[in-house]
Amino acid sequence: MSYKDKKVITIGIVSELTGLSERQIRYYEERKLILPDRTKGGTRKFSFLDVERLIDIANKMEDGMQTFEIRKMEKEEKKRTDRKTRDQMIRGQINAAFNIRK
Amino acid sequence: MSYKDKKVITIGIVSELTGLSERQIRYYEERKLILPDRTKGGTRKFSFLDVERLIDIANKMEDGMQTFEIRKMEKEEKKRTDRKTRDQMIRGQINAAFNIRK
DNA sequence: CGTGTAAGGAATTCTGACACG
DNA sequence: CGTGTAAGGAATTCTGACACG
Repeated sequence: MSYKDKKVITIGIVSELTGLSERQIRYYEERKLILPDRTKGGTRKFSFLDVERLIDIANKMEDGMQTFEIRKMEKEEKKRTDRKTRDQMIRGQINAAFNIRK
Repeated sequence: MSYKDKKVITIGIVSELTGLSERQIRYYEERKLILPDRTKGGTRKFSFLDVERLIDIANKMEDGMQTFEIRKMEKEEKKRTDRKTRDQMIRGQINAAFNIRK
């Protein structure tokens, strides 16, 4: 949707933006912590959101967390976010039905 | 500042995003219509703003405009924008001085 | 488990030039 | 003027493996 989610950044740039080595970035992909796109030739393409995630991952790794724990944590965060979004949509429906302004 | 201005996209991706050939993009740079950054190795890096500019340029070229005309037009637009920004800042100062809410 | 590294190859990008118009 | 293309080389990225721990 927005620029933040467009997968357009190659790994070298991502490495610079995050301070992580290319090796680390590829490993985190292997562990399913990030899911870059690929060009036809096979070159990885990342989004700014991926870059943010990687910085977050880097912090968690520094705190001694392991990749599988980080993966779990991210999934739970997503659940929470989805739940919130759903609630807000329902509230929106209700407000619309009663023609209420917030 | 924002993601829109970060120079992180290589020419192949820009080509896909804009529909322009790499040749065209390099030529527009030569004519100073865009100013990508470079990696240490010399590879060009573009921003999303550059991509937007290129799409705009492509439209103007289709309309038969020449590169030097486009360059001029962009400069004038920038002037107009800067003038507007300046006016708004001055208004901001005045409002602050008189403690006025808009 | 997480990361560095050397290895060999493939994809990507670069420049300068010639061509056409 | 604007753009395509073939040419040769350089920078970038890729994978699978070995190493250490």
